Amino acid sequence: MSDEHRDHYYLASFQEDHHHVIDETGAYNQKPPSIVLSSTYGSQVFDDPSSYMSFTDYNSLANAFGLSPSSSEVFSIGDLGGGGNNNENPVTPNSSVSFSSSEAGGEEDSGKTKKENPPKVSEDGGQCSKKEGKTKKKGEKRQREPRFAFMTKSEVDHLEDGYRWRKYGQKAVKNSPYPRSYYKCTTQKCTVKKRVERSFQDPSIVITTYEGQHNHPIPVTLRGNTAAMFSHSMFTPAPMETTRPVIFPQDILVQMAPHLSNQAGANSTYPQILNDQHLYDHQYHHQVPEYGLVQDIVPSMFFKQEP
DNA sequence: CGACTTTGACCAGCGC
DNA sequence: GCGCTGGTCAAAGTCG
Repeated sequence: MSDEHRDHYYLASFQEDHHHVIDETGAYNQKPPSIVLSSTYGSQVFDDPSSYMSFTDYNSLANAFGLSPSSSEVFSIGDLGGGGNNNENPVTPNSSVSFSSSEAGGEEDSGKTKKENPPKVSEDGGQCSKKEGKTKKKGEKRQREPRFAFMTKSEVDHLEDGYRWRKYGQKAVKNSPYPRSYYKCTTQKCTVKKRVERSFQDPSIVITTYEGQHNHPIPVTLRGNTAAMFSHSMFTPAPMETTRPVIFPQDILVQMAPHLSNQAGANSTYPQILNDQHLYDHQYHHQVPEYGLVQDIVPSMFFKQEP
């Protein structure tokens, strides 16, 4: 936790004041969502991420949302979860979706966060009998993967994102009545993890933190046509005039940290479909009946539909 | 029976 | 050094 709080987060929130993306006729409202950018570094909150983020990072973030870094659509907020902000464009606690990211752990840890402790225990040393292999190798400092946190308004804790996850732990969260769940991607050799917890400030908000990057495509066995839909949305980006783009965590990972995504050929199978596209808002609260299945599976993520 | 969840225990890192 | 906390493991339980 202490590590995490020292991490350097990018945060973007989708404002909720432009919900009606799809009208009764199924046509899209072309108005893109406003995007709120802010970031935290350690306990500090930077209302203007560009003030400390590298140009590249900030551009990546802005570009991920089809914005220029100087766009008037970029606002700043003071805190995750709709905390205080003094901006003229206040972020309500109802912000639909947000995400934040942290840099890769190695870089983070060594430079900015904690003192670099040398390995403590020799790996063959202790009584590792039972718990050996539990935490990688003893004495081997845990390396932190790049992480991205989504804040999603949903009554479902574990949001379907197309991948298969296995829950491997759950812990009570300090100062929160809601537990945090830990998931791993079940695909072999994929080390991506995610944590899911509810905001104690707004219990309707689910905070999903992804760590690492998938090195494989989305499994095809996902509940009926959903897989097809996911793969369609992932692999066949259409012109933005006719199709709403879809955003998934992995897309954002690619977009947000392209400099991090060239490890181990990660994401080589994914086109970077968000370039020069706008993100459009998505529906919450199941307002569009024809999206029932999708919303059932992806309650508050982005999805698209052919017009 | 395999896949998945639950849950208590363990470990590492950090602050005091 | 000690205690707290987050993160992880793995056995047991559950489900389809």
